[in-house]
Amino acid sequence: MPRQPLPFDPIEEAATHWRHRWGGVEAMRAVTSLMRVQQLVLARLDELLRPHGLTFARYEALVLLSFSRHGALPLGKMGERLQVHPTSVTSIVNRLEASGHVRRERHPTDRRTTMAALTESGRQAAEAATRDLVAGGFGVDALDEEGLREVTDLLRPVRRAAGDFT
Amino acid sequence: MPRQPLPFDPIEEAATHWRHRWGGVEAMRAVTSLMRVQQLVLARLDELLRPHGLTFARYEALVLLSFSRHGALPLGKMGERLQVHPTSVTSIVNRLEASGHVRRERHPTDRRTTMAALTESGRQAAEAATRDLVAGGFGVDALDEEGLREVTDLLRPVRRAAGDFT
DNA sequence: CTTATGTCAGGGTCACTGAAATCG
DNA sequence: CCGATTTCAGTGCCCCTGACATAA
Repeated sequence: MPRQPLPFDPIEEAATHWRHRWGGVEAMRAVTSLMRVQQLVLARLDELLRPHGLTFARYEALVLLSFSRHGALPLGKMGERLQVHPTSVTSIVNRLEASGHVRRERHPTDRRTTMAALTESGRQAAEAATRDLVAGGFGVDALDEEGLREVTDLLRPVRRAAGDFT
Repeated sequence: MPRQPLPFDPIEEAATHWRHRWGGVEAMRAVTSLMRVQQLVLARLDELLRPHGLTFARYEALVLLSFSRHGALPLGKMGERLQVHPTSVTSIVNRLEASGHVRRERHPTDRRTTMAALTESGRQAAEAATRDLVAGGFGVDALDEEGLREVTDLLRPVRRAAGDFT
């Protein structure tokens, strides 16, 4: 299943063809790299999370809740912070609830809104999963601390330009 | 749907919580950034490709074929170069064939293997789609040429470590 | 009344597993 | 017989649209 390494970098190979015909080579190289690395990292994260019965999306939800003041948030707030579609929040909370990691509770004042509340099981799952992710270097142990910081800093303008934050 | 920008960077916000409890903050920031930017860029690419009836995966397949010597490749070779699962290649070629952008042909000597051959329609679609992608800056026009190069170079070790190439 | 919140139904893409058929 | 190549059936995940009920 782990495919045999190619004797050349396929993105550089594509770039030489590309240059002859089209513009924007640097953007094409960067975007193709981004897509491929995201795929590799996500596969590794899912592998590390599988023993915990979590996907990365569900793990992110657990961590968000564990960071919140009372371990509970309205579903809408979660979608806003996790940048996922409202219907995806419903689905994610459904699965977490089925695993017993989260409980749906009523909002104290606004009866429209549902709160997702972390259970003890959910808190433990977040802790255990995080230990494994950190131990596994988040799938990016090919980079050192300096490289990781550069990646974060380089990509920040893209998030800002897309309107994620001001 | 374009959500209101947050008054703070949500990843930095998460990092401060994270630091108090767990290690590997830099990896967590980098990976979260990577995931979010990939999501943003892919959404933009799909938007640019939608008028052409293409997804990014199908577009990549068309470009690969247009770079090949005879505009045709065995499906297995395509999966190897595009780094996608064999069954996904079948699916992608199915859709491209339904759109008339690709034709299935027999391999001249090995009767097990199927070739995907670019049609004239497919060649035109690749050209037109590429024009739009380049004009749209591939969704990363927030970065200059130097920044794009740095992204590509920074991420290369991750691809190599995962065994993409030697 | 208008707006906000969450849910459900349904469709689309893609990844993967497991099995099968074909052929070298 | 073994291995390579492709395909199919089925599952899971996540995204999105549209519609709806409920309540501010």
